[in-house]
This record gives sequence, structure tokens and C-alpha cells, in this order.
Amino acid sequence: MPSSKSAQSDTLKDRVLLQLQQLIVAGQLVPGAKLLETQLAETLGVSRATLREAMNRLVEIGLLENKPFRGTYIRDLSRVDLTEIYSLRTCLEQMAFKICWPKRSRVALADLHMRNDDLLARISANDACGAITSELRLHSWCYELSGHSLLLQSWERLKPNLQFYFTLHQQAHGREGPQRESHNMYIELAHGDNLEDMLEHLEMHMQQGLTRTLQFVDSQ
Amino acid sequence: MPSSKSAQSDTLKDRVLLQLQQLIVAGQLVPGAKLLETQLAETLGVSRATLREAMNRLVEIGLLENKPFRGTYIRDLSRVDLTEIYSLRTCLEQMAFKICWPKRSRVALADLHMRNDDLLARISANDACGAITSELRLHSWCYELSGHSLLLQSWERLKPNLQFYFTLHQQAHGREGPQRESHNMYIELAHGDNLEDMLEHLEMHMQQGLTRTLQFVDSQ
DNA sequence: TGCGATTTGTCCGTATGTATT
DNA sequence: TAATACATACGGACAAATCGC
Repeated sequence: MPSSKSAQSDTLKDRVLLQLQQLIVAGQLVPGAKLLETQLAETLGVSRATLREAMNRLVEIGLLENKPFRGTYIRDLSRVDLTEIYSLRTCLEQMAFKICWPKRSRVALADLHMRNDDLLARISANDACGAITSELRLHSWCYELSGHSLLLQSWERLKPNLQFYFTLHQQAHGREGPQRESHNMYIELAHGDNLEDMLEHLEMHMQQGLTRTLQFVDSQ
Repeated sequence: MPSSKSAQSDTLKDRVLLQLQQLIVAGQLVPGAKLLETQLAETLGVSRATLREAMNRLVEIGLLENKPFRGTYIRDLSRVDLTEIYSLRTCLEQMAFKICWPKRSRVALADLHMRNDDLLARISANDACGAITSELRLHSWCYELSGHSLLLQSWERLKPNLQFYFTLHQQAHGREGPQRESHNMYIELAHGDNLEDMLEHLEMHMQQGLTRTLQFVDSQ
């Protein structure tokens, strides 16, 4: 049963947090736009205090930016910000692979395949937005398998930023989202027994992703 | 002008955050202890809403743990938690050194020396608590020099956890805090031109720190 | 430059829901 | 089961800061 939809969010502020996060990563709100607390609270049907607690967590993730007494804005990432995100992501994912490497079981690898199949299916269906989600789920595999909760948590903090900007660029440039073949080597190496090759490929894989993303930023 | 003391904390909730954080890392509050909002808010002289916003941030850092509808507690780190913190810290600090390596100027290295001298001075003065702070400031050097704001931010999130547990163990076991010689090799390698040696030493340095910390946890 | 309008930061009183006894 | 204590959540209020004219 796929009730794996993380059964936390018992509290209202957590549900509002997810709502807001989805609003942002779905691209409903433009970078730089100001969030009016009173108005937004009424829209979401919650009190200002509850909304503020949710917003504060999004500020820490990096989706929002707060300027004291001035307001909270949708964060507008610069090229430097994106470069930093990608470099940290590379470092974290390499660490995840080092840890999960001896833990790769038959079931785990089947799981990896499922995530890739899911990604391919969404690409075929021209579901660009869904493909972005699937690609991130594919990359979550090594973090989850590592069993390193702090590492996973770091990735979970990074992930919304990536999703946000993938979506933005996909919307702005009408590009097709992830490529079909982009993860073939990734999957293949994840099955093999050469960790060094995997780590090296990761570096290149990330560098390619960053370069492609930066191109769209530049052509903007 | 050393007004670099990051002029944030304009708002009350930020000041409360720092207050609370210092209360915790100073060991005034025992792990597992429950924080009563009403009482704590009155003690600190702020409203519950403001206190909650500060507490939420400490939950994200990892110093506090929130159980919905049950309360917020001083986090009690397990051996696994400590191991995770150390392994992630190793990874981040290695990344910081890779980035800052070509940026080491004469001034930067002088700064590193100052931080080490400060650490030695506090050790000599038998100021165990201050020595802990100094040791963490010493390790902050590579993150700051790297200029990688996201990396620095990750370190800043990890740091309070280390400070908290160093303080706890120092209090519980009356140990003398950091050793005089423990960073000699660290400093020396940071001056040299062999990055690989530096990275390798880091791994060992961290492993030693973790082992020593875990010994105290076990002997508890 | 200044003044009014708007918004944030902060506080308080209260009601509801959950956990614990 | 009932009662209590507390966290969660709401709505209104106010001052201080900012923004717009």
C-alpha cells in the first residue's frame, strides 16, 4: 500500500507548510514576489500565527527569504546560489553512495529500477512536472538506502530548491524536463561493483545538470 | 572593523533564539527535559508565539525535539546520532578544505593561527567551556574561507549540536576539554601544499574525536 | 522632505484538542 | 471513565517599522 506519503503532518502548521511548499515549487508564485501574511492566511484559512510558523520553516529551507519588518519573499536564486546547491548536492550524494554501497540488496536495486521506470513513464506521458518529481525520487534512493537520517534530512532540505527551479525553467522555456537517457549510466553504475566509477560519474552527471540549468538562466 | 558579528537579531525572536540556544549548549537544561511554553515564555519575558517561533528553529537545528500535542524536549542524542553528526561533519569539512585550498592567503593563515592561539590560551586558563567554543571557531575557519554560503550554513546547523554534547560530557565527566596538541597536525597540514594529506588527516582527526566522545557516552 | 496608509513583529485572551493521570 | 494539564490554534489588538504619495 503506497501510504508512504509520510504520515507526519498531524498538526495544522505542517499541513500548511506542505501546502505552501507545493504552491511554491509548482511555480504559482514568482521569485521575488512578496507574501502578504494577512491575505495569505485568509486564503489558506488559517491564523497569522500558524502561517508564520510554516513560513519560517520555508525560510530555513531556502524557498523563502525574510527581511525583518519588510516582509517575506519568494527567494530568487542567483547563479552563485545554484552553483552552491549543485556542489553541495554532489558532495552529499557521493557520501550517500559510499554508505549505501554495501547495502544494495536485490530488493533495493529493484526499487531503484521502479523509480527509473516511473521517471521514464512520466517522460513518455509528456508530464514534465511529474518527471521532475520522479527524477528527484530517483535520486532519493541512495539517501534512503544509506540509512543515514541526518544525510537524508540534508537532502530533503536541498530537494525543494531543485524542484522549484526545475519547474520554473521548465515553465519559462517550455523545455521537456528530464531526458530519457540521462540516467542510464547512473542506473547501470549503481548496479555494478565499481564505486569509484559511480562517484566519478556522479560528479559529471551533476556538472551536466548544472550547466544545462545555468544555460537557461543566462538565456533568460 | 570587526563588526562582522553578523548584525542580524534585529527581531526579538532572534534574540530569544540565541538566548535559548546558549541556555541549552551551556548545559543548563538536561537532555530529555520538557520545555513548558507558558512557564518558559514568562521566564524569558516574551509571548508564547514568539517563544514558539524560536523553539521551532531549534527543533530544525536538532537541539530540540517536538512531539505533536505532547511537548518539546531537549534532544537526547544516541550513539547513532553522534556517529551521523561526525560522519557528515567529516564530509562537509573535507569539502570546505577542497574549496578553500587555493584561497589560503597570508592573512587567512594568520587568522587560522589566531584561532589556534585563542584555543591554546583557553586551555591554559582551564576554561573548558571557552575552549570548546574556540575549537569550533577554529574549525569554522575553512568554511568561512571557502566562501560557500550554503556549506557554511550547513556547518552552522551542525555546530550547536557538537557544542552541546562537548559541554555535556565535559560537565558530566569533568574532563579537561580539548587537548593542547590535538590540532598541531591540523594547523601544519593546513599550511602545506598537500591537500590529500589534509583530507586524510581530517578523517582521522574526526574519527578520534568521535571515538573519544563515544567512550564517554558508554562509560555513562 | 514629510505624512498617512500598510504591514510586520509582538502580545494577550480564549477556545479546542490531545495526552496523561 | 472523568478530570487535569498542556499544546495547538484562533482572533483581535497595538506599536514600530516600512512604504507610497
